[in-house]
Amino acid sequence: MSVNLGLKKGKGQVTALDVANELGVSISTVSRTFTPGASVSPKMEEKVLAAAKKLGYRPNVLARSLMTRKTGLIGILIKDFDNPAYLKIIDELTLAIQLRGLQALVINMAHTAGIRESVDMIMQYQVDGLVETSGSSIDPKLAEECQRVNTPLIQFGYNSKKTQTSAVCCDDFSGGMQAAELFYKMGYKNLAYIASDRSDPSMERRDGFMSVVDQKEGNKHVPIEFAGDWTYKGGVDAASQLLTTNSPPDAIFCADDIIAMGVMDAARSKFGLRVPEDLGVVGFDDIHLSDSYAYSLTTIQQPYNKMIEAALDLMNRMIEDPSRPSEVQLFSGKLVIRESHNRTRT
Amino acid sequence: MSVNLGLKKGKGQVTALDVANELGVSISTVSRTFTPGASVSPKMEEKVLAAAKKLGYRPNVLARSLMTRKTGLIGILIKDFDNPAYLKIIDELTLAIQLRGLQALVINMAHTAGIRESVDMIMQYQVDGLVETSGSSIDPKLAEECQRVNTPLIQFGYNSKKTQTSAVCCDDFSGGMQAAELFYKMGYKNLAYIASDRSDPSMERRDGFMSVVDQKEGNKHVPIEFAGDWTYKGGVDAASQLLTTNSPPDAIFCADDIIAMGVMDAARSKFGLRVPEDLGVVGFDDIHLSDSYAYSLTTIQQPYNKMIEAALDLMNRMIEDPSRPSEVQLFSGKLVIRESHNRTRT
DNA sequence: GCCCATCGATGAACCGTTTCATTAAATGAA
DNA sequence: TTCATTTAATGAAACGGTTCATCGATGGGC
Repeated sequence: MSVNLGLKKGKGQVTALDVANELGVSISTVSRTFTPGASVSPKMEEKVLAAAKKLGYRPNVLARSLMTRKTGLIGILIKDFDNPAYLKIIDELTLAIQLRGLQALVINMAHTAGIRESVDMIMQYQVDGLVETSGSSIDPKLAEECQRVNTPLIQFGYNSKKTQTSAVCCDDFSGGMQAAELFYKMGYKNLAYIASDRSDPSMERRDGFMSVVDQKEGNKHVPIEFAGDWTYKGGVDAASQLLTTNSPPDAIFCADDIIAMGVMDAARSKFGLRVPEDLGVVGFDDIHLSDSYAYSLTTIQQPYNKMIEAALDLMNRMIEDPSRPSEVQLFSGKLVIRESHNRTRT
Repeated sequence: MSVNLGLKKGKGQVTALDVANELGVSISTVSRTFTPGASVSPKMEEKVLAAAKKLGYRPNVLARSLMTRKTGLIGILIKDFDNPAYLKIIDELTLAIQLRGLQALVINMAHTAGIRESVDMIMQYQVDGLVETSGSSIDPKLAEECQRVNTPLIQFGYNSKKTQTSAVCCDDFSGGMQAAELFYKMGYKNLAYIASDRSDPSMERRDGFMSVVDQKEGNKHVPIEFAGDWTYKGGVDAASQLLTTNSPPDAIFCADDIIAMGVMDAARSKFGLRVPEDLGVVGFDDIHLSDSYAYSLTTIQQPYNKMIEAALDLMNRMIEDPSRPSEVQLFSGKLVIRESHNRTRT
């Protein structure tokens, strides 16, 4: 009676063959209609499109990938879901990937099972490329495997000098410099730094910060404390250490915003200090709530949109030419002025 | 000279044929070795595994999916990346998916292009199932399409009474009740609610809240304000409204934590109120920073781990039996006691 | 020594596409 | 009209697997 409108035949789905039969043409003709730049007459194209729509046909990307050797899948590796900074990254990254007609396979590296299994899983899905955002150093096994099977790998927001992998990241050094310069400009005298761990971004930010201190005050001692990780609690603990010494700092630059929030809260709640009057604080990343009344945190914002575009452009080039040498791109962060740095606010 | 250790042949990769040739057996034998439950002798299995390892062979999941009609891909739809609550959901959801041997395709629905294109894209990747976490009502086009192509669709954390789709979510009504009961217990007198929008969870939380108020005080008027969305700023604005009326509330239940934070900050910064002494606040979700010194927010925590397991179990059953009727599962939230509700703290 | 049952490996068909060498048709020029 | 040339559609062979009917070998029971 009525046409079988897209109902699955058997367990299957509507296939190019169904469309071809509907019109009495060959499968190839249908295929070419959905292949940009292939040779097909306008009227035929129209007919195929109409039939496809009528039957509810959609090309099977996975079957296509067998021939084209492109899946359109980009793997995103994330380890540290604790840090709110990653929400923005995932958001913008997935969106940018989709706008390029690709899809994001998000891989949670917190997986307690070994890295080996994770790598296997990822590779089985034939991703066209991998973006590592974990914030920690790339696993050598993974890098090696990518090399072996010719899968582009880009490190996002983190440039390890130890590995050869391509990277797109924020200029941590200059970020650190900006923080120190701002503190001096606002009249703070005793600067300190709270690192997260010994990871490259954390150390790079310190180095930039120190370079300005050295330039202004020779090699004055600057206390450095380690939060241990990129967490609020780490910030609370590190600040507690720093503020109980006999010459506590009056300005603290933090490896990132979430640590900075811990620092501010510790200073206020445990030491009765006012921010920014008694203690200046500058963070890094500009996460959610950095602009809240509670924190109003002056911070260094990473230009994620630019970085993501650059990363995907680079990824494209690497996919086209797998033998391309690795490459590192740096983007400078933007100082976002709020109140936590401003002891002279009116 | 040396064995071709996993180097790609041509542009290709190591394939089952390579392994078969290496051992002089058939492709089927290799295939069966990687198919759990297939009939293969122990010595042969060992030999194949060894050869596979030596050559660096990994089955191509995508090619496999052509025959098995299972891709192992679970699509996760997210619209509202602004809300930090989603970080936890993505984290636990992707992890749980991986632990079941599947992979998560994250689809950002903020895509400005129409829903039509998004649906097309998703379906082209032949996902085994879809989890919608967007927090807003499911698009009818999507639901319809899932129905048509027999793809299980589960709504996570949101139960719309308007659609037929399966859902796994928090018992919003009882959550609202818990908040009201707590306020009464702590001696607050003038309760209010700040909704986000008119979405089901927001309204359901209100209804639960009101049911307790009605029970305790007959039909006393309870002011309700709308934040407009699930944001900090929405909370600030709504609280500002609520607190400038001539009989301002002394306790506010908020549709979620991020709104609650806006409320607390507005109360403190713009009205000079102390929380919890002058104003009690209870939120919903238990996001990052809810346990910070700055907020110490009493809130209702959704049992995400249980909910996620339930959702994936349900998904499994739906995949096995696509004709299964839709189903809704409710999990009650857990009150997390901190300080924002406690005017009598010592 | 013979027959039957069992188990493991094989070969071919198939999954839904693309690609490319052919073929067929249409166009244009002479 | 004829022939050369362009254009469009076709058919078959991939792509990397799974599945299943079939076949051969092995071993046990008598």
